[in-house]
Amino acid sequence: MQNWFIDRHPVALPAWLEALPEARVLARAQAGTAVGAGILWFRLRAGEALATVLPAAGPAADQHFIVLSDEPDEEGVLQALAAGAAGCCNSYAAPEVLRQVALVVGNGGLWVGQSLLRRVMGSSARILERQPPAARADDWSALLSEREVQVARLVAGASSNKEIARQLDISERTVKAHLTSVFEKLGLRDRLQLSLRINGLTR
Amino acid sequence: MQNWFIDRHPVALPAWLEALPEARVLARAQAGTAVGAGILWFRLRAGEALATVLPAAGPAADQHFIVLSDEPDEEGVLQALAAGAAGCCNSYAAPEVLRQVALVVGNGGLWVGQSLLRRVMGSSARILERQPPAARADDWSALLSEREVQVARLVAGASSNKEIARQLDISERTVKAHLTSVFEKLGLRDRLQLSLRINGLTR
DNA sequence: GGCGGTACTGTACTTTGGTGCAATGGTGCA
DNA sequence: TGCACCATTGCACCAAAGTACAGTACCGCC
Repeated sequence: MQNWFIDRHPVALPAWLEALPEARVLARAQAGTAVGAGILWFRLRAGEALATVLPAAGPAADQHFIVLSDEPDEEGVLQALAAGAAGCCNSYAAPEVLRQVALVVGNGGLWVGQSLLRRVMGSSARILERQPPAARADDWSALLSEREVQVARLVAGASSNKEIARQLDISERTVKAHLTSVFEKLGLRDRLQLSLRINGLTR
Repeated sequence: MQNWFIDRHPVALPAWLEALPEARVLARAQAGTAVGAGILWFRLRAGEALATVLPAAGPAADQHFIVLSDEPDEEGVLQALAAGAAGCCNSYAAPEVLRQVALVVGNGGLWVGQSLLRRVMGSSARILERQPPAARADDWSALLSEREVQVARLVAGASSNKEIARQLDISERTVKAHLTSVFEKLGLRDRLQLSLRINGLTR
């Protein structure tokens, strides 16, 4: 996994290269064109706005963003994550920490650091409370048996009957039986309608 | 890193053990005493309160918590993280996903899954709404011809090939031809995966 | 003029999805 | 002890989805 450090000038802090010697270092001006797949570490210096250091396009499918903040705070972390970053950590973090961040993010995880986590979650929870209760419309699952719900969920994720049978360790015929029952109970025609219903795209 | 699956009864879903054959499986009653260092996967069944499955004490220094939720939703994820969990993923996730989650969490990261992340962030910050819709939402259509896009959109709405043929006034065979081309261009297997992609539920 | 992409269609075929009928066994309830 | 519901499975069957191979036709481009 290639790492790219992107700062105002193409200069890396010593700890960065100690952590990831193979990384390349770019100036922001080059970042639009010269960067390929991998992990992109954007340094956010004190007082800078996030929008000025992140590219407008957002990450490509084969890229992850990490924000290296000189002054990390909870609001900045939320903004970074909202802008598509997979993590946010201190610019002056130790090399071992940076390596760990790279490992986690490279595998699709999030990294916000332990000390920031509590504060971030605290403010997220507060924001959530002000939002409408989200109306968990789970009336579909209420109509189904436990096993039917399991099968339905797997269908909603685009699994085939054969895959579902293997996952639940039952025969394909039984999967079909459950599905027939699900269709009948919910008044649906096939697995695609079921998927839309479960994923909340139809009433 | 030892993994422990903790459910109402000491029974694991097949995918769990396929992902982590070395894991041990415990009932909740045993979880207080029998669990050592490593990653603790707590299954949260539909309708259960988080507090009933997580131990009151919280994780020890050498432990990480993961919540395996039968019905993952944004509020539950936030609650789980606030309660000390390092991640929250679907109980029915594929083995490869579970392995990745274990890797990330074992290295101190967070895991909430990509689709959940979007929703959580959507609740946490409005910033997201200004950003992605054009970027990611339309990249699938960019790869397709005009006719293929028409067919794909109808498929995403759960129309059958016959219905699509009637709507577009072409033969069912032509619908299939377009779809075969769409699957090939987007690297998808069938119409259900296509529907999820178009409806923005998969990357 | 050839080449590649698109649109369209046919025949034939395999695979997957879904139903009907039948059966076994378990659970919970009146 | 029945009855209803659930989970499971087999066999047979039909329909829908999807693929392989082939063919016609239009368009823009070098």
